[in-house]
Amino acid sequence: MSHETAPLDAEQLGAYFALMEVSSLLQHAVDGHLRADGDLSNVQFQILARLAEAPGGRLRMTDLADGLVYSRSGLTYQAGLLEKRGLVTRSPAAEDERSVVVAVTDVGRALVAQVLPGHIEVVRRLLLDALEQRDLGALGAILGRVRDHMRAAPPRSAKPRAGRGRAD
Amino acid sequence: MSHETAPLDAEQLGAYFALMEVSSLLQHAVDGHLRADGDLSNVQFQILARLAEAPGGRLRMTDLADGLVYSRSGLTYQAGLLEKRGLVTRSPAAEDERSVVVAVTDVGRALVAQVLPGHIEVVRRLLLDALEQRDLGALGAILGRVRDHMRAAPPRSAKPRAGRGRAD
DNA sequence: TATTGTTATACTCTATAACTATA
DNA sequence: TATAGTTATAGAGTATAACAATA
Repeated sequence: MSHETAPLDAEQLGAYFALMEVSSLLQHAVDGHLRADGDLSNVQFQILARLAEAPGGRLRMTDLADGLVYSRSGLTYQAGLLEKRGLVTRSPAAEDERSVVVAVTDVGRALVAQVLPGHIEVVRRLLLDALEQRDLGALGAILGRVRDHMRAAPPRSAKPRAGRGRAD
Repeated sequence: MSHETAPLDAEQLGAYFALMEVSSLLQHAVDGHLRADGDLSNVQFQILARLAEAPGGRLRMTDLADGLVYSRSGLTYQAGLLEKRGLVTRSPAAEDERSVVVAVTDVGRALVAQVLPGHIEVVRRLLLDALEQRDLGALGAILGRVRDHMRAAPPRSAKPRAGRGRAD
């Protein structure tokens, strides 16, 4: 059909491969340190970090799930683990009895604070130290545009929830 | 202690977060298409793609594992899955009886060819379409430098294999 | 009826350690 | 002894579908 999908040229391939390799290595390193410093998976850290940043340290499950890519059941699972460790609490929302509000505890905040320096150090050592000031600005600007583009263009199967159009 | 790890400034955070979000979204989209188009995980696709590019379509397990980040057992597992599907073969190496040579089959090559257009389309739609020509070059150049930096700086626990220096 | 969240389940992936065989 | 690879095992994480409760 009209889609030729011509092969990518060298420059395109280079940017794509470099992006994936860099992010993969960085992710891997960060994962290792989160696990070592705080026995946290990346997702768990992200949940805690988002809560710590949120006003009042609290968010509804749905808002949390929207921020991450996560499935709802996956989030329930992770929230359960965090709750067991006393890092978050879950309670029904006042305004809407269906909703559950997740809140970071002081212990959770402390763990984030404990883990953050190592996290930052890894990012600095692996990523930031390789960037001159000019590169840093350029990288952020370019990737920011890409991110906006991606967010605007749902990847063709964005919300399986309420799937009212299955061409089956 | 002596590690100050001052917080990252806005520009640094921006670049870091943008990098991780962009790569995560891209990875997710690519994964979905590989699964849908060829029932392949990302790792499996990478294995096949590397083999398809290698001279003779063959590589030793070790060389394959070095390219990916993978543990050896993980690679054995994935290679086993690919072998079951007839996408690769495994046979002892002629020169070194300890080694195993993995080779793509014609079926494997066909599958790569079948999957590649969709893969490219995703990358194009999500990443490349957001980049002007100038940005593309800049992104590739910057990330290339970062990659070189990362490769040069082993992440502090690079090769658990033959660990002859454990400061334990 | 639509939305929010949980549960049950099943599966994929990954890593570790023990093991075999060859150099 | 060191290297190449496999196996057994065990655990973490994820998604799907069925479910209960509220709006």
